[in-house]
Amino acid sequence: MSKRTIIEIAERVGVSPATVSRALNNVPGVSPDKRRQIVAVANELNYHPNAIARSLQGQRTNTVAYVADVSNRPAADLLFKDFITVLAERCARFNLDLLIHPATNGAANLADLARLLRSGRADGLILADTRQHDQRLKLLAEQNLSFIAFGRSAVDVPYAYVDVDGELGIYTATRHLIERGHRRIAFLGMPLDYSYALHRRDGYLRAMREFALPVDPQHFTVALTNESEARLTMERLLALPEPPTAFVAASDMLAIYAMSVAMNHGLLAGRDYAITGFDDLPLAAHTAPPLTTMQQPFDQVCDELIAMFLRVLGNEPGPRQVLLPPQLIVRATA
Amino acid sequence: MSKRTIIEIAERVGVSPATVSRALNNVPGVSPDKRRQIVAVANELNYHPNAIARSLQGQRTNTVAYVADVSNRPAADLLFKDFITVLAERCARFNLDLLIHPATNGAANLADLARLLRSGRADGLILADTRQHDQRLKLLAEQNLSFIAFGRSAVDVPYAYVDVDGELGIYTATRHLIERGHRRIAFLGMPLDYSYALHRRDGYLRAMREFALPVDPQHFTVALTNESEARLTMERLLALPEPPTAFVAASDMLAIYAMSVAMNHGLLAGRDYAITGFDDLPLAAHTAPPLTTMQQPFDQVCDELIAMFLRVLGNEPGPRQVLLPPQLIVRATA
DNA sequence: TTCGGCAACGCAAACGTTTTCAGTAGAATA
DNA sequence: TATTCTACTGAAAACGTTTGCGTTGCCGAA
Repeated sequence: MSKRTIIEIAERVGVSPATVSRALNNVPGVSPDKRRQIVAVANELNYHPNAIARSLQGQRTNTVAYVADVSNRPAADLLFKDFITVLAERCARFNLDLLIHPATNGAANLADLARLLRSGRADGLILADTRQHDQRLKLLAEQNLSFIAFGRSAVDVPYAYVDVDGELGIYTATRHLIERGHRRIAFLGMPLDYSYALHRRDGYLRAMREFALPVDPQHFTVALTNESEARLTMERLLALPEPPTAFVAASDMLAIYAMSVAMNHGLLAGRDYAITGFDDLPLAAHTAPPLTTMQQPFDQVCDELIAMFLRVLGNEPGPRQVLLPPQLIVRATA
Repeated sequence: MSKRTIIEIAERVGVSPATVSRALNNVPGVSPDKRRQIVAVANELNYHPNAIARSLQGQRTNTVAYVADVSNRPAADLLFKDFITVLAERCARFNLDLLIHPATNGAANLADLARLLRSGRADGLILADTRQHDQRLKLLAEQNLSFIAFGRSAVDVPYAYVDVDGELGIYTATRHLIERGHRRIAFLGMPLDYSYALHRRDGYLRAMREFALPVDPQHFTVALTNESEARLTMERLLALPEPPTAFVAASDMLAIYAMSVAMNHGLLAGRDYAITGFDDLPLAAHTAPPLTTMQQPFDQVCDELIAMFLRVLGNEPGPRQVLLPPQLIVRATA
């Protein structure tokens, strides 16, 4: 159980640690046969370079910290698993380690983030679940720390981001309903402090305006945080003298809540009314009936996140804002 | 943009780096007023200790790597998000960083794990998604590396684990159905190379045996990997001359597939047949009708995982095998 | 006055790498 | 033969901490 350091290899082969380092890192300037010897001994000893020591010397940790909001938020992200594993897999491809850092938007946490970076444990951050007035973005930008955001924000500092175009997505969904002949279309929205909630709302408004459809205030809800509120709102909508014939839900979860309430009223989606979701949860294809929704392009998102992260870190040229379009998946509910 | 090292503080205050270190770490042997001065300067400089340097010197990284299987597996773990965020939050409580490491069960990956630990980037591993014959467990145990498993396995080496008692869970669910008067009860199982799949199957068998109910081979399926196969199997079960009156699904997702197929046949869960799930996905409460299921005690699991991880790392006494009972959540389907 | 003890502090090694610089040997050139 | 060049190699510094050990100065006791 010895330490398996570069020094041990050096002693065994009879060269200096410097030469071993060069040999193992494919740095030119070491004779072929010495290199072969060194590699052989390294394999024999099952040697792996100490990443910590390497980081300390090289000022690079090859680690990215993903900061996810663990506070209560709209139950939109069951897809987190898919997302985080895809992201981890992409990181591995670039020899990056992925650190998961829980975060709330609280003040204590702001210091936490700075500490995380200052401590040198990660080269930079990927900040998810951005809000409209996200203090974290501001703080990080002001302190000139390396980070990118997954999602946009309204703060007045420049920062790099990747985002899914929720405005376009909900616009597309709404338009899909309009083209199917619906006129009384309700919007089931989310609290607007989350940026994506705001954009999704805007997509609904744009589609309605474009087709000169009035936005009935009674059909327009934007604060469904949890299940009970969603159910209450849906009950209210269905009790209207002229209830909507279609619903644009800002997330699959909201759509599922709504369908559940409608089912209690004997209403079946796709037959008695239309509804669309957003996210394309793994479950969306298996609701009864299967849900028409906007699919988030998570593979692309992860690719872009990593690519942009590396650009920002290396101060390389290239886009600093990337917006990816979601895709309409037509199933049975609309 | 200077480096904010302990040395800079030392120079500013006019002491040696050693004293600064002691002062900041609350090590005795530094006079109260010097300590005060040092802390003041540290705050003023917004100093945070370099975790890398600290790790290198202390041989402790305070990092735990969570190894999750990213290969295709039964779509059981939408709950991953909840799980991983809870785990991250628990880690933070103990000042541990959480590293997510993607893994398949392939041979290339075995070396990968060893490298991860040898590289000193993490103090130890938490291995999830264990299989019956998990080569990773064997390799890690043989090489005497620090790790614990989330889930059990059949390998013949000792290792520490935390697991949810799936046998007890499915036993409880099956018994629940039996007590409601069902006799022809089908089991919708999963591929048996995953350990938890095996245990869940055993729970079904125990309950049936205990009540002297014959296990009809036609009612007993244990290889539903994906949606299409699940649907096919369900079609077959429903087409039997004497179809089951109740179904024990080994996961919520399987139950949802089954309910979807039954719905196509005009059959409503809770009215025309009974069904139970396992996991208690966030969605289980919102299926139509809401799903009776076994709830995984994830908060406890995370607590136990972290506690055990620290025990193993510190070679401290305490249990090395922890089995947590899931809880029956009775809703509308059974 | 001398000595022991204790608190406060600094020196320097150590953790395992990478990298700069200088040096050596041998070959090639003049 | 003397000189320059090239290819290879080693010594040592550096990355930012922590910590064992030695030193200093002070106080109280003998």
